[in-house]
Amino acid sequence: MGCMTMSSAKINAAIDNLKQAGVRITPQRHAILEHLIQSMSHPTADEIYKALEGKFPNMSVATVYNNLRVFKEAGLVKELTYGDSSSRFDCVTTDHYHIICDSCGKIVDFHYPGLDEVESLAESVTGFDVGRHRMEIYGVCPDCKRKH
Amino acid sequence: MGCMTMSSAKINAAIDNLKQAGVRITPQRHAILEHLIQSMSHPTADEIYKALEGKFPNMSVATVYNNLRVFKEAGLVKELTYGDSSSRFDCVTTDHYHIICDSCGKIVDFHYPGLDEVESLAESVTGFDVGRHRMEIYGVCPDCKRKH
DNA sequence: AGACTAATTATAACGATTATAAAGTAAGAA
DNA sequence: TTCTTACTTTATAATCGTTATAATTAGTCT
Repeated sequence: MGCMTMSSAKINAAIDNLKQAGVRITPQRHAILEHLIQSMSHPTADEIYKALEGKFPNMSVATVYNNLRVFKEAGLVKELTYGDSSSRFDCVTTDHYHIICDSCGKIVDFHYPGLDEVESLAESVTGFDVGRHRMEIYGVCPDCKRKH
Repeated sequence: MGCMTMSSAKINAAIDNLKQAGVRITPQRHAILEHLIQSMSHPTADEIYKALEGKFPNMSVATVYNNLRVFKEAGLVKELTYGDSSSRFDCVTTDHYHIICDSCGKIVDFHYPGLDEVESLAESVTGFDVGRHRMEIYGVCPDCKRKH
């Protein structure tokens, strides 16, 4: 089973999901979704826009933003907001955290068993109803370490 | 020992810190620092700007941004970047996390014993040299719960 | 006081994102 | 099929937070 096949399956699942939510699958939407699923990175809206301008020379940035919002609302995509200027977008598959390189900006997925106890402690201490949490870890990636 | 006294002590400590780093204490810097320390919230640059325009009618927004950067570089202030449009600024006292109300945006400090094991697991799994991490918890605050 | 450096101000520029309006495209009913 | 309607894309302008620039002001040092 090659990579292509796995991506295709994911894309088809995502498209079925959208269709059931009553969202039309336009060529632009298909391409944005495909790019998000196939690229292992966590691209910005502008990176998606530039990656697809070969295939869609007339596509507007607004289309990218609009459809990322559509995908977010359908629960297919998460928006990642770090300190830097622009948001990154990540296909929702399984829950995971991110570790980010301070030197080159690379983002790597990383799994960690649930921090439920943090949430429950927060609930009891603050009186909030806790819904979710986010965590990022920062450091220097192996590639950047080597370059020193 | 009143609140005023504690705030004053913190401000004096911060000012000593800056002086030792060779930073001049201008009236604007004093006021921005004072506002950051005394306000229990985590204000945006614009909120600070507006809060001080009574005292400093001619102060420029650039002054607020410049000095927040100076304070950050001195290690006195942390910049908090959440999903929303503008950064918030937090006086560094002791390490803590934040819990944020999804409904009204209120930010409450909350302590939790170190998640060192997350950092070390991340190191061994990804090969990064880990330096730090951030975590935020999201939910609905008691005030907003009551209003339903 | 005079000279040098740093800080503030006013303003313009920038970049990411969103809003608007016009034109295009698909889907369903007659 | 054709009409109608709603949705989508496009091009463009607007918005907003933040940063850069240049001129002015204020401190500091001798």
